[in-house]
Formats: sequence, structure tokens, C-alpha cells
Amino acid sequence: MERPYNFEKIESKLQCKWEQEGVFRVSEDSERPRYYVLEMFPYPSGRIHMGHVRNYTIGDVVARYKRMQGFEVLHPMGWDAFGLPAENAAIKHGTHPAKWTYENIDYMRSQLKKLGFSYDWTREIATCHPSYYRWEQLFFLEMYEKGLVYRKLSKVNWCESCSTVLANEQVEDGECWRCGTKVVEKELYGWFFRITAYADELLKGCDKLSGWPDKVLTMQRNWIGRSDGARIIFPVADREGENLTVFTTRPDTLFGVTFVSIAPEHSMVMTLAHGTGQEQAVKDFLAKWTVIPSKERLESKEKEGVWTGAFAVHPLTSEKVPIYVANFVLMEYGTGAVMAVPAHDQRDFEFAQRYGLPIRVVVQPDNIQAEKMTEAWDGPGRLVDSGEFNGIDNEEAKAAIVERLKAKGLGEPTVAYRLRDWGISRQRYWGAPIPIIYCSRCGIVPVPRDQLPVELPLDAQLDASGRSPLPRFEPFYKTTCPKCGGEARRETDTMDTFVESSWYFARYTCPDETSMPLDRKRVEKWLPVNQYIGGVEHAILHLLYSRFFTKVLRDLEWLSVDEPFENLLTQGMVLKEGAKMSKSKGNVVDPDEMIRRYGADTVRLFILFAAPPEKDLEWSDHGIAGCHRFLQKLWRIVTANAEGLRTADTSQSALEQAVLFSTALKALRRKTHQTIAKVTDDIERRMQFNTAISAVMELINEVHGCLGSCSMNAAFLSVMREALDAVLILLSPMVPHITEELWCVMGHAESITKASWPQADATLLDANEVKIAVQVNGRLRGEVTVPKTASQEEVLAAAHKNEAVKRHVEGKVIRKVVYVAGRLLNVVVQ
RNA sequence: GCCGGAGUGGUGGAACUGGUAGACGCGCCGGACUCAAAAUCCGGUGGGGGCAACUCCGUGUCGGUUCGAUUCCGACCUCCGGCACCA
Repeated sequence: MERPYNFEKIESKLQCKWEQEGVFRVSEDSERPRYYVLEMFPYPSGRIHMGHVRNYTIGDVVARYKRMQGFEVLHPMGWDAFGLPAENAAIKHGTHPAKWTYENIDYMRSQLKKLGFSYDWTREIATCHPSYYRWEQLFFLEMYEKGLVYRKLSKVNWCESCSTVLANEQVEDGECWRCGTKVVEKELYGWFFRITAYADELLKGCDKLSGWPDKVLTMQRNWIGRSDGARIIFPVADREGENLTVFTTRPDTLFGVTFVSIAPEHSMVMTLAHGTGQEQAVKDFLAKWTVIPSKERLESKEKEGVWTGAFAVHPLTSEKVPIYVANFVLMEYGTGAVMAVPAHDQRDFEFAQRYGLPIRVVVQPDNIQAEKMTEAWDGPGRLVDSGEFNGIDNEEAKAAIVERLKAKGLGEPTVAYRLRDWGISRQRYWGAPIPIIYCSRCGIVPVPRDQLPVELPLDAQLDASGRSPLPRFEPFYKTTCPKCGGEARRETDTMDTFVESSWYFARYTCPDETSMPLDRKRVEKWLPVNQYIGGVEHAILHLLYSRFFTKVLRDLEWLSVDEPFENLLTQGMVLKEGAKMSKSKGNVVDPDEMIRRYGADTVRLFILFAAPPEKDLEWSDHGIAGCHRFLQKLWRIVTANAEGLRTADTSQSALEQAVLFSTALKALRRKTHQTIAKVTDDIERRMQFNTAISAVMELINEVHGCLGSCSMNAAFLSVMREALDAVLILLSPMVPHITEELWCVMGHAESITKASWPQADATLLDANEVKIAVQVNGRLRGEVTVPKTASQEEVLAAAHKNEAVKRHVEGKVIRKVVYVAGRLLNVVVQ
């Protein structure tokens, strides 16, 4: 008879059972087709939050669904375990980052286990372990040999509070992405990954990623920022052999050039000014504009500059135009020098107005006059005042002018990217050491491979300053040069933690491999990841780096795919009272607390039901209670009828017999198969779990209705059992514990995780009779029930008998009749 | 400024290919059971008008295409996200 739904007991019992039986362990040599589902691994910050619960619940639904569909599913979990918070916590609590990290991992693992996620825990990895990061050091060395890693002195984004360099991608609105401190500029030596070497492939690859959201692809394309244009050489007047090369996307406006601007950091600035009498003025200008960090410099939109005293020679007209240093020209983009066309570029226009430089219109849409312009014209037109090119459409003129320049050896087509190389050096302790040695005699010497890993010393002590102890920790930095054997010093910077997360998905395929980073055979079996799931906040950083790394590892012959993630789902945030959950706002809902109160199944169900995955989800205390009620109801329906259900006959013939004399049971069977079709489509094609759940709720409502109206006989039990078997299987990827328990209550001997996904019987999906909506002039007036096979004429005849329809049609002329088979009839009258 | 996305009841959301707007859930209202409460069960629930049958209005705003528009097109408003002196 009925027993209470003791979720706590059921969930812990089944979690133990699954673990003991190794239900989710992946088999390498299974005959089944493979499927790899992955969620972005967490940083072990201490406790999981609702965002994690959402991310991992979605992934678990996919994993369990695919397993029941007959796939061998790889569904691993691990820890992105290096990073700054560990250091901060260690300083604050007087502990060690490693201890803090590993303790957090232990606790968070137990939290994930309590949610019943179907991970293969035997493949767990932690990136802070030498068995992981040693391979990253190997990749670094291989990339170094290929010229994909280099060291340079550069202006870097520096966070004073974290005492470290930040990548461009880690600067948000001029502030540190992690702590919000204002980022300042600093000159430092650092190591760079040559991601720009892959700019074009990364860009073109976007077109092939049909399983990614357009939003993410757009962001990546913009970030890479390809511009097609030309390099044009402007010889410096009266200086033999000195040239200034500019980059432009508008070679068509070449004849409108009235001056040239260069960046304050440009190497030629002082040479140009030398001996012109402008030297002091230029020095003053540089003093003002090179100390101000460029981030701040960009905040002032005011165009400012100074003449260098030098002139450039126009490559086609040989006219002399002045060369200015200008605050708005960026050294990092293009060539750090631009040809200025005030009539057709707003920045040049503003600059020209301020310094009284000429404005020359060369692209004419109709009749614009230089003297009357209030802003630059950057639209299309025909060329004027452009010598032999007059009259040509400006788009066509681009190629023609570049062609002309090329013939003279003064220009060529080229491409510029917004993307910069990836600076990976961090002046931090808790990260993977960069495997490089500095020798006063031999210079930069890579650590020989047989000396890997360069282990991070766990006995180094952090002090309150927060600075890395490595540069002062002799046992680490003091070493001998592998080349000359003399005294040498190790690199004490560590790698950006984004390096670890750029290849972990590949390591999951062979985490036990001790002789090499990746076992090609296994990597090839599993990659690419079929479904990747995570927050949209990683749309650029992590996802672009991972794509880059995949291409690098492919070229280093460690794997053979071009792209790491076939399909990407970016899930929305979990909100409370319209805001992201945060300690400071005090609106955090703790997953542990919810699991204790309602159980893991209820938490999972609510988080899937409250919103479609890619949208933000508003947490609702009432909502989760409602989900719990639904599970209670399911529990009651099954347990209260358990005895009858266990013995019910669900053979094909019994089911066919059962519905012969009952339209209610016939309808229930139809609903069952419609629900199977709907839920399968919602999970497989649409990834809309909220509507999948509502479809099952409808089916349960119908079963519940029948319980109140049908007599409890063998026929009813057969049909009810068919319905409830379907309900349990369809819900099992979402609420695995209660469904497994009830599956057993219904008398199934084997675990529901071994059940195969049901298939809808197509012959049962449609009723013999259909309801047709009847409109008059597009307005709904009535409804008629006709046989499924009824023709338009028959439907129309039925409609004419409908009172409401009659009223609106009577005495009027029928102009037209539109019939949508099986759905709707529209009678147009006048 | 440029590029995306979104705007639907009191509320979270549904309507997938232009075809009955508001599925499912929450909340609320009424009823049954109970001494009472909780739980559960039954019924109602977009707005206006009407005793009622019924009828008019309604998917951010204004237009358009169509027999028919939440869906397509144009203009605009609001919110969110990304990029932003990138030549």
C-alpha cells in the first residue's frame, strides 16, 4: 500500500548503488556509438552554487538521455584548480593554497554526488596536480620550438590588487575582471602564445560551427576583428630611405589625404622631429600622452596632436603632407600610422578642424562641399579630384588604387586583425610553472623534457603582501643551466589558468595516461565533444582559447580534429529577485539547503522547468514547492496502485484489447504516445526541458483524471501501466532517483538506467476525429468535429450547421474559403 | 556609435513551418474533507460590456503584407548582452 516519499533515503540509497555498480563508468571498447557530453568544469571555490546546479543538471539530462538512446557516453568531471582565489584564501586563513583547494574539491565533489549526476568519477582530473600540468609544460616547449611561444617586453595590463598581469580579455571596462580594481599600464617581459597566427583559421572556422549559438559566433568574429585593407608606403620628404607605412581600409580615399598621423609610441616619432625645431613640442606632447595609461587615454575622446616638423610624400601625387603625432592612433593596431582623410573619416575630420588642416572631398555621393561639411562622409560615391580614377565607384576604386600602388612598389593589399597575441605570464604562485631557465651565458634555455615536470614547490610560503613567493624562494628558482651547467635561474612566473582549461576536454579521454599527454587513439575515439554546456560569460575567453589550442595540438600531432566542441549550449544565469545571486546582495539560495528540504530530484526538476536553458532563470520558492508537489503526486499515483500495476499486462495485444470499448482509454493511450514523441523531440532537437516536463505533467493529469472516472479493471491497468512506464522513463534523465525507485515499485527487475528510450507508435498519434476551428473573416466563431479523412466540402458543410457560424454567414456572399487540413477553416464573406 | 537578443495575464513561461494566443506551473478566488488547521481533492481565473446567449478589446508603439500576424516587412520606444578612436 501507500508509503511516504522519503526522498532523502531513496536518493542516498541509489547514489550508493550506482557508484558501487559503476553504472556510469565508460567502456573504451564498447560496440555502441560514442557520445561525449561535457559541462564546463568548476573552479573549486568552496561550495557549488545554483549556476553549477543548472549547468550540470542540463548536462546530466543529455548524458542520461543519450545513454538510454544506446550511446556509450563519456561524461566526466574535474576541477579548474589553479587560480587566484586559492592564494587570497590561503593568506586570509593562514593555510596553503593546495590544502584549501583540495579540501574544497572534496567538499564540492560530495555536493555533486548528492545531486545524482551520472559522472564517470574514475576520470576525475584536477589541473593543479603535476600529473596534469606537466603536459601543459610539454606543450609549451613544443610550441616554443615551433615559434608559437615568444617572450617580449610589452606594455601590459597590470592589476595592483592582484599584483599580476591581465590578458586583454581579462580587462572589463578598464577594470580587473576578478577584483574590479582599476587596471594600470606597466612594461614587463612576458611570454606570449601566437594566437594571431591562427586568426584567419579561427575566423573561418566560425562558419562551420553550425551547432553554436549565433550570438557566440558573432562575439568571436568581432573579437578577431578582421579588416581587409592595404599597406601604403609614404616616403618621408627630404630623408633618403626613410618611409612611413600606414594601414588603411579605405585606399579609395587616397587622394583625399591631407596629412599623416602616427601613434605617440611609434618608433619613428623622435627621428622625424629631429632637427626640425618641433623637437621640444613633440617631447612635451609625448610626456603628456605616453604616461597616461592607454586605457584612460582612450576615455578622452578629444583629438589632440602635434606636428613632428616632418612631411610625407604622397605616393601617387608626390604632394608633401605634414606628419602629426596624434593621441588617437593606436600602436598595437595596423602599423601604428594612418593616412588621414578628413573628408571621409570622422576622427581625421575632427583633428583637421582643430588644427586647421585642409579637407578634401574625393568620394562624392552627390554634391557635398568641403567648406560646408559638419561631419565626415563615410558612405559610398564616385571618385572626384582623384586623377585617373575620377568617376569610378569608390568600392571599385579600392582595388584599382592598390593595384596602381603595387605597380609602383608603394603598397599592397593586406589584412589587419583586432586580435592580439595571448599573454600568459602571471606573477602568481598558484599556477603551472613556465618551463624556462635563464642563464647569464646561454640566455633563455628551455627546460629539457626529461626534467619535466617543473613542480610547483608546495613548501613555499605566501606572505600577507600577496606577491608570489617564487622569485624569493631559492630552492625553486636556483638551478643549473641545462646547456652549460653553470648557475642559472628559473622563470618564476606561472601560466594563466586559462591555459589549463584550453585542453582539459582532451585529457578526459585518457586521464590515466602517464607516459604522454594524450593517447591519440583514445582522443580520436572521443573528440570532438558532441555537446558542450556552460555559461555565456565564456563566449570569448575560454571558448576562443580552446579552439586555438585544439588547432595547435592538431599541428603538434597530438590530436586530429579542427574544432573541440561540435555543439554548444550557453545557459542563462540563475537570478533571485531579478538579480544575479551574490553574497553582497544577500539573495543566495544554497543548493545544500534546497536538497535537504526537497531532495535532489525536486531541485533538478525545478531548475529545468522554470525556464528554457539559454534564458536567465528566476528562482522561486513557490515554484520549487510546486515541483515537489508534482513528484509527490507521481509517487502517490504509482505507489497507491502498485499492486495492480505490477501485474498489469502490457503486451501489444492486451493494450489493443483494452481500448476497444473505451474512448477514455483510447485517448489515454494516444496521449501516452504523443507525450513520448513530444518529450523525445524536446530533448533531442530543441533542448527545451521546460516544455518536455510540462508535456509529462499533462500526461500525469490525464492518468489522474482517468483514476477518478474509470473503473479499476485489467484493461485500465494495462493502459495506465503503459502510461506510467513512459512517464518514468521520460522523466528519468531529469529526476533519476524517484523514477528509478518507482520503476522498481512497478515490478521492473532491472535498473531504469538500463532501460531503452521508448518510441512513439505513429499509428496511435492521431485520433479518428479531429476538431476544426472555424473562422469567419479570420475571427474564430466555432468549432466542428469531423472524421480525420473529411474533405474541405464536408468540413464546410459541417460548419454551416454550426449556430454561431450560421449567424455570421447568413445573408452574406461567400467570397472565399481557406482550409488548413485538420486544423482550421476560414470562411471569407462580404 | 556599431553588432546581437528580448518585450505575451497578477507571475515563471507556452504557442516549433503564418493557422483556435495564454499549454504547464505558481499565485489568487470559491467549494469538498476536518472540531480546526495542514495535506489532498473538485471548480474558477487576460480585460471590458451583458442576467444570459453572446460580444468587443488584447502579445512594447505606429503602419504594411495576408483570408488569417506573437510569428513576415518598415519605422519607432524600452530593456539586456557584446564591441567600441581598430584607421
